[in-house]
Amino acid sequence: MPNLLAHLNEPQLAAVTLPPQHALILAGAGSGKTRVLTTRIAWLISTRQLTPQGVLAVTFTNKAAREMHTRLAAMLPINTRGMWIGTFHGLCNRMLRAHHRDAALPQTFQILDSQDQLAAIKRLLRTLNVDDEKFPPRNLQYFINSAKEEGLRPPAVEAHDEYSRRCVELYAAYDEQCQREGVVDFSELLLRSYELLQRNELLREHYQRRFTHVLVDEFQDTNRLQYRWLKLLAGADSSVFAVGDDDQSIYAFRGANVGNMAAFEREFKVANLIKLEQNYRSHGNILSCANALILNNRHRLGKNLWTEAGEGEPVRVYEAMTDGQEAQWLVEEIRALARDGHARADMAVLYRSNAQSRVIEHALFSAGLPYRVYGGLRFFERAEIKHALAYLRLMENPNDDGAFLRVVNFPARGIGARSLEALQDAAKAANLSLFAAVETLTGAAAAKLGAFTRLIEALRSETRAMPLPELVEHVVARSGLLAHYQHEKEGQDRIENLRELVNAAVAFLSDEGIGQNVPADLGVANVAAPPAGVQFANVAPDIGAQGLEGAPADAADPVAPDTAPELSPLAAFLSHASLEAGENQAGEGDDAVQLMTIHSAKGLEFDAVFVTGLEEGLFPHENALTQASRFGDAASGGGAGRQQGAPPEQGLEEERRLMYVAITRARQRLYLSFSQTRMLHGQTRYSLKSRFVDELPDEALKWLTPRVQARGSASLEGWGGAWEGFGGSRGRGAGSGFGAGGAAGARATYDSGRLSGPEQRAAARFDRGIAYRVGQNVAHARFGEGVIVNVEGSGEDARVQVNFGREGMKWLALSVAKLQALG
DNA sequence: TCGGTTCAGAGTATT
DNA sequence: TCTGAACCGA
Repeated sequence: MPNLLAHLNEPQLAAVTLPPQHALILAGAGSGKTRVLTTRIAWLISTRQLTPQGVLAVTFTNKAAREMHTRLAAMLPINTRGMWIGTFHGLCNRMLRAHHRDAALPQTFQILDSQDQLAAIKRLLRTLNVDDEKFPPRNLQYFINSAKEEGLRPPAVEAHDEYSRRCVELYAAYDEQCQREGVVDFSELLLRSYELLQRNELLREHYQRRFTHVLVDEFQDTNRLQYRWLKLLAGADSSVFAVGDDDQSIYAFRGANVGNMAAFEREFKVANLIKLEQNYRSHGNILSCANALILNNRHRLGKNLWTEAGEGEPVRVYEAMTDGQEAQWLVEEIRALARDGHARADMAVLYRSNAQSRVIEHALFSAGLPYRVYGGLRFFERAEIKHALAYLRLMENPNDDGAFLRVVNFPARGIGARSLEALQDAAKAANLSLFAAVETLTGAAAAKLGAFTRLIEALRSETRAMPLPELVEHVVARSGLLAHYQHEKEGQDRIENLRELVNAAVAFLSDEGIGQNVPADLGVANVAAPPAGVQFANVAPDIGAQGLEGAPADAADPVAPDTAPELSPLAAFLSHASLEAGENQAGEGDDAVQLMTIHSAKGLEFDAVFVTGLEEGLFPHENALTQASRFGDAASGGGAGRQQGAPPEQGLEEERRLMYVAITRARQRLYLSFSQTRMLHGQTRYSLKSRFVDELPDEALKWLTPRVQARGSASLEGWGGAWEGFGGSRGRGAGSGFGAGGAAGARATYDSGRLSGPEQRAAARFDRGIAYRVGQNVAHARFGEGVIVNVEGSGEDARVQVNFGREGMKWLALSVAKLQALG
């Protein structure tokens, strides 16, 4: 244990060792948030306050979930497989597979990614003969997802005009279609799981008893439904440990609700608010820029980053005349850094929008500098992969009309639009899936369609005994996909990807369970047994190491999972493919400059960071300034919109937080650049420098180009001015007041309390039956409940250090203090 | 069924 | 300016 806690700073230690109470950890950028979260879990387990089964730890991305698994496995001698650590979607998937009957789903339900969902909506509109000009599929998709994320089923969506009433009808029709086909979209995973828990009291209580500790990463990014889901899962005896940073909330546009932080504090009566403000990433000048900038936001919980590292280098600012020149300057600077020994992979070029990467890529490419662009198509989103997956899905679930339509005529089998139309009519009339309706047809079309369904059935029987990778390989070949691409001129890459799919299957098998795709809930039995002698004090007796989920299924028991123990490897692989889109580009191994949007940079860090395009209208983006209208076009009518009536400054504040995120990515060197002109939408646009540049402290900046006076005057005046003589630098590169004192922050205090008078001595005898040990929960008359984090001395001199949460850390002499042992 | 033309739209994005 | 989607003709 001591080594677990070693090297934690005071607030970190306080957070990690909090007694089992709700807590909100305000974790600034680079403050060791993930470390605190994982160490907290490790500490609770190793002090026997918690078993691996009692943990529910939830993140947003697979990457973060993997990171948590890895770190935890490094700290504890346990197998983290089977633990409930994963993404919201991954965990909901797991719950729905385990209780699929209760959730009214087939065990092998397929998951629609956004692409699939959009295709399903388009298909729906076609079936219903709905004018897709009037009801653009994208808007409908947004409408449906927004409603689901508000927890609203069609009947609950308010519609006060004809248009929104129609949207609601289409929403209902879409849900029916999904149900018929046995498919579930991303928001449905959440909502279905939420409703399952809400409806089934026994199940809910089971999970509530089981998850004594609920830990949430990136809490500021949770949407309303996710928050409600957490509230349902946290029972009376659960402690919720939420870690987040309101200053890094940059996803309101996709439904994130920062308000959840304040709501959590209020609704859970959070007594422990701990701020992690010591930054281990960036030098002082960088942090002073971040701090000064974010101070301009009014709606904050409040936080100030500090570092023990020195001021470091000044933040460099560059003004270009054109976007092309800005890119050229980047190239020079990157070359210079590389000459100084910096790895290119440790440099990142950030921009507000993807379109900006063009110019930069062009310049890097011409200069022969290797680079890697984030974003774009990910592995499992590629067309050829989706085709292969469609075959596999159809084998698992013939009702999946989306998959059917995707590959029924790919590769071409002479099945044209007319045949399909006939098939769709027949299916609709008989209320059958397309696959099943094939049998009802007659004629020439029927023969070809029949050949297709027989192919699928043949694939199913041929591969029955095959291991997954072989199965995938077989299907890729037998379906004709491979041959199709072999005949295509530019099919080589696609063939390569299809081979890679086989490798993905191999990899999936080898680390199955590391992600959130453990079949059903049955990995629990694989969890290494806890150290001998561990009692499951905080865990309901029916959930020991074997776990309820490890027990044989019993349909009569409403809490028991109702699936057979194993989801087929194929079905598990398919959910993996939907839930984890995979890498977006090859070449990761190269020493390449990293190009990405600021959004994708969140959570990453680099030695040198270039934040480019700091221009009004671009960053802050004009759409964010004129906001409001953007939200709730389709959805507003239904009351399902996001951010309704958001005041205009909210858009600006989110942009500013984005800038804050950008700045705090840099470890040593930060460059800010902007251009007087920029090619945008085919037109040259004259830009003013971003207000964000003006919000930074002069003394932390070093101008690489002559600085133009007041805000806004940057643009045209400098234009044409021959200021080749660079190097006019203003910044003396120094701020003061960093590093040293500022450990403002954690509320916890660390006095060594000798609080009791001699008269209490008599009462101080501790129940000898229970030894004082680290992790022991105790109660104190004055300080309330706490947990022992340290024991020192013995006999009369024995002292214990107790973390009382809000009341802080105290050293208490056992001979004096009245302490009562708790469960 | 494919390939070329035309036209609209152009912010950020995970699952 | 560039891209992606839809559409039409061979």
